[in-house]
Amino acid sequence: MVTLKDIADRANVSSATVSYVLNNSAQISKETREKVLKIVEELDYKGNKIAKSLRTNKTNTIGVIVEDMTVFNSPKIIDGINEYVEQKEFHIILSNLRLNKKINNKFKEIGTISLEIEKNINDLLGRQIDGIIYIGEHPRDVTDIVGSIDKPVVYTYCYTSREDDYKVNYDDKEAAYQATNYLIEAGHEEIAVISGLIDSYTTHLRLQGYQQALADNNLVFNPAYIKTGDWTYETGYKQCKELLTQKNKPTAIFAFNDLMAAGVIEAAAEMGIDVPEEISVIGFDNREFSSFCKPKLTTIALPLWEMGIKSAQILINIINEEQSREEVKDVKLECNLIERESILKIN
Amino acid sequence: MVTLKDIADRANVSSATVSYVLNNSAQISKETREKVLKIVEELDYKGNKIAKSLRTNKTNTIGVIVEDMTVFNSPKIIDGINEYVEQKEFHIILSNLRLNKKINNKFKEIGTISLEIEKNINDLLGRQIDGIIYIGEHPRDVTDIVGSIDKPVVYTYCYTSREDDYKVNYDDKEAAYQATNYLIEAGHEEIAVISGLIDSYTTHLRLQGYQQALADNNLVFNPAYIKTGDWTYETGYKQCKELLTQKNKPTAIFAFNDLMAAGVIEAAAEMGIDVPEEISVIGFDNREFSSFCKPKLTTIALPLWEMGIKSAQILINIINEEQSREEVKDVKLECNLIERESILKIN
DNA sequence: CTGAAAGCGCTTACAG
DNA sequence: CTGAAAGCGCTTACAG
Repeated sequence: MVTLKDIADRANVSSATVSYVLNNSAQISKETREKVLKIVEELDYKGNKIAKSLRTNKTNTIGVIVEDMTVFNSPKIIDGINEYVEQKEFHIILSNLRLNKKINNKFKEIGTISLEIEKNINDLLGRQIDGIIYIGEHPRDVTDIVGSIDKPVVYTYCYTSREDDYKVNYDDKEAAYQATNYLIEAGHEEIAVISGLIDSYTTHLRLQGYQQALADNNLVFNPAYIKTGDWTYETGYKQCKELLTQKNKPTAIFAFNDLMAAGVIEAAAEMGIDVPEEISVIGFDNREFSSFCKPKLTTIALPLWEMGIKSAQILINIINEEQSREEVKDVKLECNLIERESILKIN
Repeated sequence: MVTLKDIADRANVSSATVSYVLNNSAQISKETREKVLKIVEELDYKGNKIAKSLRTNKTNTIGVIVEDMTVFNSPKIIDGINEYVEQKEFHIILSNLRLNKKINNKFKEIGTISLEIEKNINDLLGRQIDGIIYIGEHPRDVTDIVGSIDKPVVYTYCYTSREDDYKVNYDDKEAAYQATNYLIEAGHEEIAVISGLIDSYTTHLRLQGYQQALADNNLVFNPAYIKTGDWTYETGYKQCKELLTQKNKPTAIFAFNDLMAAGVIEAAAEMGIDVPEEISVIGFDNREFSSFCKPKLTTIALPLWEMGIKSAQILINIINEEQSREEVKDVKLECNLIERESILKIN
């Protein structure tokens, strides 16, 4: 391995000088500069970031903790982080908690692996990362999962109850408003909802958006149209059957995720009810499969990639102490409605 | 930040001693050991891996270069890598080339970004990673993309022409054999293929598997049943229409990926031809959407996660110079046929 | 414009 | 069983 000293010896200068030219950190005569650079080239000097980090106490590396890599949102968020981080010459150390395999959505059991998580974070800290981005598996409260550490952390696709924490998410309420409003504009007035789990913050926010849209359009809120799902295909299927057999049938169903929307489509098909001719459906998430449903599902796309970008931007700003240090600690990015084939325009 | 020296001072021992107890690298009296450990605990000492790495010339970190994070195969492979690496106390630095965005599958243009890739690898090397896993975007030749470096690298989901390189992939020929054979056992004799691009190695291998299965079952190979696709939904759709309008209609179609299989299903539906009653179809990849197709697509699942595990295992064995150093340099893992609803058993 | 020297936080032969 | 000391490859005040 070729070192600074090797370059210095060959160039008959001190290693300080070599360091200066490599970092542009002092006035160096054009002559020596060129001599040094030439030898750097010749010897294919790559430098040792480890040594540099030890000295400067900065690694230009951030830790990315992802609750589960195999969940649909994770890759796109990470891709966004990568994009931003690369242009800032940062690297990421990826730590994948694999919660799905370990506790399979039983978040009450998260205690059982909290030691593992703590070890994980300590490992990262031991590697002297400059900061952390924590990517949740779904938008839930992760307060205290990362203990209090002396490095900046930004949370994305999840939230904490500490106001001081940086969080970047999408705007759930606004998105649900948008979805509902789209249905209304298409002429629907009997709009049912198959929500997520009732104790979920997401469900709560989306219900708010839904009701707000109804209110803003002078439509009455009918509790009989609200069915509770648990985010799975099966509850979408089941609740759709309920909805389509009750006396006041809705003309449209807003399923709070694509999985449940797929269940809705299946249930309708089985009942011989045509989507979208007889019942319209809109999903949420814009999962890949949504465009393979039959009919192709109209849905809400999440700004995953943008969340990655934004998280990285905030974190690196803090690390580099740039003046544009983000003031808003709770960023909410906008979702996008993707028009496909599952909604009938009746006006 | 609390250092070794801090511990040493508090415990009235040398930092050597602290290091010895922390690493179990010398005989230390039970007494001092316990004293040291207690103070480590008290001060919540985390250690500095950077300093350790500089000294030991080993980072316990591998670089994972992924051609594109957002491609379906990547997350699962990475998840597998994580799984293995974690238990060996290694970390990964993730480098995402984002080829999709940069050259959008025009691999002939890879030259335009080869400098970027080189910079990427040099960055990784500068960070003193102990080895590299290179994850291709699809199984293609990546010889010379990573230049010759003095760290071990294992290639997965891609291959090189150097015999000496470590590669781990799935067994394409065997998988195609399995798919074809499954169709034959279901009673099909007129089995068409919609292949991938004809200059692809993958296509080549799968065609071999297909022909082998035919031969082993004394079925004649009919070139009229071989249609060339380009891996997209559109060619699946188009070639299916061809196949179902030509005079000798097949009873089954083997599409070389799920995307094309989805196109097949769509084309058949449009022509009023029932899947699987009138035409059976099998895909390849087991993409998430394949179970949302109508009918649910029978397909071949790739051992992605296992490829990640295996790659990590080989690499770390090399790094740790374990005696079980992998002898086979070209690992091929088995695929799995996933039975769903798109194939009719006619016997 | 350039160099000598200290030091970042560890590990490890060596000596006792 | 334990410590003094060197050294990993850099950067950076300081001096000249």
